[in-house]
Amino acid sequence: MDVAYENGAALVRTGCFEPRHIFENGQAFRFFPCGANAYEGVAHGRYLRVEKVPEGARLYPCTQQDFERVWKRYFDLERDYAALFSDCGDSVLKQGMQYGCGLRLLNQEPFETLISFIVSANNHVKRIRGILRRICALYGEPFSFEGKTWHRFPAPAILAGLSEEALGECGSGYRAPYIKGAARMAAEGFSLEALRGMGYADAKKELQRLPGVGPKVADCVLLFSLGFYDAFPADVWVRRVLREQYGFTGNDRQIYEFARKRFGPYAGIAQQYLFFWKRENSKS
DNA sequence: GCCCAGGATCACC
DNA sequence: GGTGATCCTGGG
Repeated sequence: MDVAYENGAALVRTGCFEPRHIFENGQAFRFFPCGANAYEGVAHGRYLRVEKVPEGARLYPCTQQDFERVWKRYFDLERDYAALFSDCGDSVLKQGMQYGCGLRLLNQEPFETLISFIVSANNHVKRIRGILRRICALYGEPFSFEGKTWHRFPAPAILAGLSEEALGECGSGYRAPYIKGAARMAAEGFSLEALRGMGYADAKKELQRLPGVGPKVADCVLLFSLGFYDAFPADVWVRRVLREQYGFTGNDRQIYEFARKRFGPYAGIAQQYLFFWKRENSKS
């Protein structure tokens, strides 16, 4: 991976970068298409436009300092995805990796990820996007970039201070008290960052102390924001893949064990590619 | 108008 | 320890 800077943008030379695969696979909900092969949105408190170009990816605006401090890690650009499972001998996974080529796992802000996946419970991507958009538009700090107004994700204390009615009006439904409760715990000292130093099992157990956080949501937060690449979020789609492609019929508790044994320490990355493949091939 | 998809929680065994 | 009813709402 090598990077050139021009006209306020970073040009990242990489063969593995497909904006649609990155932003349409249910890991992030606040980036939207803007033209061919491009997405724009707010992450880590800044606006970013991401475009696929012949050399790889173009990030704008992005100085060398922005890249080194924020976006390199956000897009997990130092990892060679093509090499991850190249000698695993699993034809299903290999096919999935090929199909989803260019999908990268984002390193998102832990609190935004936590709230996003509490909202995701028993919910669909389209509605999740709408709920988060309204929450940010109403309660996130606004800033302007090139004449347009954008919103940062609200801080824990802001969401903790809202009424359940106010959160309900954003469309969160019965999840409103979960959002408020989890935000309050985060505001009052529950440290998501501190989970980085724990083992997977302890970190997951700790996360599940938060209201609205069960096994699936905990795995999503660990995988999408805290660098636990062995976390294996077991949603209905991945369960379908495991059943149909691997003949796995175990219960929820056995899924993680199966995934870890089958896919290794990067099981979570395998999960994303299998999920993407299954979703894309189930659209009617 | 009806029914479905989608995880966490709670009551219950 | 596991099972099943319930929660909300956009979209078919």
